[in-house]
Amino acid sequence: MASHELLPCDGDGNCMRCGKTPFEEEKLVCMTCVTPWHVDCLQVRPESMASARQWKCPDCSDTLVAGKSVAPAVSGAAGELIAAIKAIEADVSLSEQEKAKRRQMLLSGKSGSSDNDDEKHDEEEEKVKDDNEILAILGENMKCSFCMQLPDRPVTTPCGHNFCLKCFEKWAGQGKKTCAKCREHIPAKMASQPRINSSLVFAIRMARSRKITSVAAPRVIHYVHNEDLPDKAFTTERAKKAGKSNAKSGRIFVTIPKDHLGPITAEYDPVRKMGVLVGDCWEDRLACRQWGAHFPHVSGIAGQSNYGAQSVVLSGGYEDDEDHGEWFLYTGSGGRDLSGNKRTNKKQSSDQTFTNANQALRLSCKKGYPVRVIRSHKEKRSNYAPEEGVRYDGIYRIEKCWRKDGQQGYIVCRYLFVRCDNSPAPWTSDEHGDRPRPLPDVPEMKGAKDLTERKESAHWDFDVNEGCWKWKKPPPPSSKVPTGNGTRSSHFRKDSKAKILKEFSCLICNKVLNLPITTPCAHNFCKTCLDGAFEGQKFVRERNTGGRQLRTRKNVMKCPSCPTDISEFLQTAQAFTLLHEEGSLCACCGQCAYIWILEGCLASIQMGGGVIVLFYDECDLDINRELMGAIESLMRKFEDDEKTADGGDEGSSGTANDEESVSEDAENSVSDSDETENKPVKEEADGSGDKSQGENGNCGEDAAERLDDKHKPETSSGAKRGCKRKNPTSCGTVSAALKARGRKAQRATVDGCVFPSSPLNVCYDN
DNA sequence: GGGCCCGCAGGG
DNA sequence: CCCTGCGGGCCC
Repeated sequence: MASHELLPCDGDGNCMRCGKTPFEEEKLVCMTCVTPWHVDCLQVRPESMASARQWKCPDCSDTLVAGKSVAPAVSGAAGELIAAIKAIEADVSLSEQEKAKRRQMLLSGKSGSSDNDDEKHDEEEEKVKDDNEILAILGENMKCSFCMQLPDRPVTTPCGHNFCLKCFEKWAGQGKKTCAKCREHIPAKMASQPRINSSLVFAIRMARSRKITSVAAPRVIHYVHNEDLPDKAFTTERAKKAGKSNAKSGRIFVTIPKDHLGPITAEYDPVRKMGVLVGDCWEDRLACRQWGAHFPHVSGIAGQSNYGAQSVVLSGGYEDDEDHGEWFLYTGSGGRDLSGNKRTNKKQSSDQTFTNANQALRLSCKKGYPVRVIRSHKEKRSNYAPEEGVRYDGIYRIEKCWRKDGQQGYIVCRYLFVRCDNSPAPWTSDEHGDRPRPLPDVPEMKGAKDLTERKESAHWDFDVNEGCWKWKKPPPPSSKVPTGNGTRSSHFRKDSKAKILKEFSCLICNKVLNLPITTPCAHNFCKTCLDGAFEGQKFVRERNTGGRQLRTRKNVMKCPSCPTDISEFLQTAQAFTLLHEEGSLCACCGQCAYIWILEGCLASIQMGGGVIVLFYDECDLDINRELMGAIESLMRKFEDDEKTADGGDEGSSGTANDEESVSEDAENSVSDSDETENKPVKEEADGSGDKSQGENGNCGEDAAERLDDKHKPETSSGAKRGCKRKNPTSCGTVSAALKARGRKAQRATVDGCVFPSSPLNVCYDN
């Protein structure tokens, strides 16, 4: 950790450790690699002018003895390093193991002092041996071109070459803009903000675990896709704008109480039965919220001033933040002007105090509570942030907190977070979790105001006997009810239910919309009601007068709620209301080998006709899926609320009235679904998702995918209309969707993450 | 990419 | 009920 802090000046002459631009006389140039270093930031400074001239930087001073006699092939530090490595390779007096060890020491910046420590020596040797074997497994291209070892915190250039983060930073820090291996140009973004290549981390970790114990399951980074799950964020009636900017969060999948401290273990996860794992990724904050990792949608700190803090998000909201992976400095909230209906504001306008969320963090510091940490792609200055979305990085503890003058001139609260999780961090190729580590040297802590540190022993601490982090003292009792799995954070009350149901009622039958259709004049009807209203009517009127055929005349068909002529709309819609009693052909395009029953099939089954509507999943144009999704969500909410109120009894069957017929049937369908659990996923993984053999496929994730088409411009209605009407036999969306399925199937296999099918995803065999 | 907007969610 | 908030979508 200490070596991590020793950094030279970058290409612009700024010290990479303190960020300042030292004057020339404050710089020291390494005689070996010619890298400038900021004298003030060195741990050991030369004692005389003479020694300053002979000075070697921390990276060159340890083990470069062998390299001195070799002429560097490449200029700069990397050149020197490569030369040094070549020298090691050429040294016939060294065994392969010793060579590997020297190479590693060369780059890791570790001092030779560990040579005295036999145990460490052996460990080191063992690791090098392991790594060499892993390199043999993974191939030579995997290794860092600087240190010739498996990259530590690997970063990958666009040209596909891998380096240790530190090696790369050093190279880029000297203004090098080409790949050290192939001289390909390195984009400025990569040079200034290299990000850890998590796939490579995974590959190395997997190879390691496979090598060390062939049975050990590799740690998998799980990407959690909420579109595969039953409920997601949705736009409320109140919100003017669609999309997630003003959306209501979807269902909470875990059962932790809102103030739950520490990891979310499998017992709280009825959906995946895995809990939230280090490396779990989500598309955005709302999805992250659904898994309980961090509940607040906007706020960066989750916590209560008299209880402690549950979680924080690093997303670049405060420029004082400083991320070193295993530890980071976090800034408190507040001190900003949020007038004018703002939710955030980059400009500080007053001092922060230890109140509210900041006090919650301070309390967690004092007690040694575990804090869940989320990193967001929006944190652009951190090497450890994910490229996209948000990621759960595990448990940290706040070791110290204080206040200091922030970069904007106002006082900010500061927190030193240090990682203490039993799983390895997403950026390290280590297989084991954290061990207690010495606190990093944080210069700003000296002379800081209101310095707070833990006086008592920590609640969350390392158990030496068990070799893991755990609650050494019981966590504080929760004051909240468990979330998820029924109970909701929603403020829905019984009295608002009737109002909401009315909003979603069919203007013909006055019941809750079933397969809702929205007319061009914006009136909502059940599909069946609308069909019924115009049953037997023709779209055109034949006119025959005494043998002479006149031009047919269009029939005017008024909307049941207003005078608008909706005949054209109906004509289009009717083309899609063909019912197939059974079979494997799409009712729309007639030839798609792949057929899934759309969400509405749940409702159509209870329509009682024994008829199932079959549509290729892109062809069900006329159903207002947005509306249907919202209704589904609401219904589930009501059901769950009622279940909770009734003590989990299936009370709705006894109390059902006309208004709730849809929800009741939906619930029945839910229980049906359990029987088909996992079947879709299995089939996909088998590769039976090939269009040639698809019969009435089990749709797995696809129903949810259909619900989500709002966010998928490529499945625009234009494309779907093309499929339906103009060119039904060469349904372009088929191949696209099949491709999508293929991708999904692959992804499901690769990630090894299998979700049980959700109510909406259920498919019924005919 | 920056600024603005604004529903949601949670704390107090 | 009011205040706060390390979002996300959209417009410029």
